[in-house]
Amino acid sequence: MRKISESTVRRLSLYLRFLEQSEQQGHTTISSEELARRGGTTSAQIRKDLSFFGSFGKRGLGYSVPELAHRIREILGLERAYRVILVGAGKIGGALVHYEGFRQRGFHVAAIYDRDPKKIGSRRNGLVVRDIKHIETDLKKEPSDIAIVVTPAAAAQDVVDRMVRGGVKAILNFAPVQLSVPRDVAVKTVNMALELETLSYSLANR
Amino acid sequence: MRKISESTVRRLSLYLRFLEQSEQQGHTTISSEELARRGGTTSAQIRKDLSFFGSFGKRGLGYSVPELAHRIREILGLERAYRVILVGAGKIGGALVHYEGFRQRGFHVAAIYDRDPKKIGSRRNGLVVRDIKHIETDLKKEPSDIAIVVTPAAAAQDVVDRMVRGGVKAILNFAPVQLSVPRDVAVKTVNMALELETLSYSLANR
DNA sequence: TTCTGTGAATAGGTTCACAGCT
DNA sequence: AGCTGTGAACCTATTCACAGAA
Repeated sequence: MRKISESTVRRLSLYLRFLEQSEQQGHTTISSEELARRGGTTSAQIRKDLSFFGSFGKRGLGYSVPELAHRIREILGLERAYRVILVGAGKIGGALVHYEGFRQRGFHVAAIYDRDPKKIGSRRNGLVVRDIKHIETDLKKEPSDIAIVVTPAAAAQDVVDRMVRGGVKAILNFAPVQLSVPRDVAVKTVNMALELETLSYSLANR
Repeated sequence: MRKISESTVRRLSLYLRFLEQSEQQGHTTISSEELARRGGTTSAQIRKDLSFFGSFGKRGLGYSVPELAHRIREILGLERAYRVILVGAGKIGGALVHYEGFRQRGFHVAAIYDRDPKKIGSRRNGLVVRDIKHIETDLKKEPSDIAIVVTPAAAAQDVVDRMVRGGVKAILNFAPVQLSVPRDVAVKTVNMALELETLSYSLANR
């Protein structure tokens, strides 16, 4: 398949959200124009994004809401559920175990790890926190494609190495470090302080 | 000033992190090549990014680490501290009040709000959770440029309207909704489920 | 007639390559 | 000699505009 840009993929996720809303509101059909209005983009952008994957609409009519939602779920790989492991049982890790947004989308946190003996054995949302030294062997028994890293920066790379050895293929990283992984592992880093800095930039330069 | 792209601003934040690391390691000077190596980018990219704001290096020598760090902090508006308010005292809100990454960068969470009577009056990191109905009047007394929204999707727009009336000029939004704000207010939305979806896309399309 | 799908045009961002300072 | 600063070349993404299907 032709290389698709990250921005296109992100927009598809957004379109899917709006389609699901439209579906709940009982709409069966939607035009690229209407979808664009909700998503703060343009109709041409939407049609172009979709065109990379096929032609899902009917000329003169628009798109079938449930069908387009289905096709986008297919494209994004959301027709299946994912077993996700989470490393870091601190404040943010503990919060993410409960995060509804993940589960609604089929991402199920199935295990949580930490290095701190005081946390190991305690519970988070019904899950017992396990020692990170078990990550690799646990993964061999119960594989998981996706992992979320919520450790301090200094611990992240070690944890990631263990995961990679265990066969994890995608990592959502909240630790403020540049992780190094084999080329076939996808990493998405979310740096919350950096997001605030872009805001501070916009305050300082107006 | 000429329009600077978001990607340039984000990279500046990254450069700043690497510069601070270099500084701690005792380096006084650094070349764009070396900085590029750490940041996973190219030296040309770095020189181009910096060139939008001035010329901070010495030909044949490189950049003075502390000086360049200072200039980038200036550009990003990080030479001052920010008073930040946080709305949503749920799991994630509660976690973010403690988040060291914010404070290290000069973002101080100074107040936390919620709508839930069971949470109002309780404490998070020493701060008493206040009723969101006070946001506007509180802001009139103690202004704040930046707010973080960690409410459920349905509550976010109302909260944002209050903030905007209170004079907030930049919003970091964790609620999975498209917020509408006046043009002079900057919004940065972080959608964690969407980040996972880009990973699921990369798993599904390999 | 309406609205999609898509080449062509435009805009924007990145990389190249080299002149010029130290 | 070494490394920056930057115009020019290149590449990628978005927007335009219209032919064609319903």
